[in-house]
Amino acid sequence: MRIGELAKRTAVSERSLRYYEEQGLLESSRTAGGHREYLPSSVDRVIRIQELFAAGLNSSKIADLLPCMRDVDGGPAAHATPLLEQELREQRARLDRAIDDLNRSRDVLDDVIKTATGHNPA
Amino acid sequence: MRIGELAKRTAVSERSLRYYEEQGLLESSRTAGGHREYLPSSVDRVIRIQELFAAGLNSSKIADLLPCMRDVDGGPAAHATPLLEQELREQRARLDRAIDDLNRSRDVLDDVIKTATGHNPA
DNA sequence: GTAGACTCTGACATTAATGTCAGATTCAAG
DNA sequence: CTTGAATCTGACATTAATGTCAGAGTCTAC
Repeated sequence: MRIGELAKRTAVSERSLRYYEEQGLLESSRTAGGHREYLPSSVDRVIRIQELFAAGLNSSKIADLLPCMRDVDGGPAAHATPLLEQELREQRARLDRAIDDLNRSRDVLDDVIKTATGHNPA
Repeated sequence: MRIGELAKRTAVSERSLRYYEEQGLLESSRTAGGHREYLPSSVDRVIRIQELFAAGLNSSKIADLLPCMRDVDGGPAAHATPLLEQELREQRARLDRAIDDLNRSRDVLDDVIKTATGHNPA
């Protein structure tokens, strides 16, 4: 498929798709005239990339990480370097801290609602 | 305390503290001469803000979330305004959504760690 | 072939969070 | 007071990801 369709299917702008390619996150072949051509598996790949961005990784870490993922491209999954692994764990720890904090707030808020209304905060 | 001390205690730059204030995330009073003066509770507040930034939230989302959390951190408005039950439920829903998003990202990261490192992300 | 839709590259703009710097002002200790 | 440390505002810089636009080239359906 061409870039327009990939953009539509992933809800990611063409600009960003080109940027991902520039950053080594996404591959494409080219038509004789120079237009990008994507495999169907690119849809999943792009969605994966978006998820990792959303999880707080930057493109350089994602680039390091992608070769370690057994994607639909079937290639042998490489192994993360210790440094990358550590960075991933750190990011996960950051998420955990925020989640814990928000959960605590939620519990307190639940109590407030229970106390203030007398019934279940369903 | 003044901004220098708050910066030291939270390991957040003075520049960022002023920015947080500009974004409505942090309050301060002023001395006669215009210098910022912070309550001791600002330390926790700033640490919480940093936590949320580190988890990938932006200042506008944090601004949405903080009012849901000030009940917990004992901020100035904690008991001042008894909120409507509906407002409380809305705040809880906001927290829930944020927690869900972060949990999703955490799961993605967990999955990635498992795949890329081969062993348990403990 | 030709028209209209699509894509290309390259450049410049933008947003968010933060860094840095300059010149002016305030604070606190002697 | 004076002085050195701290702070103020405001401006400009930076990085990452993305937006936008222009001019040129490509693709495809007729």
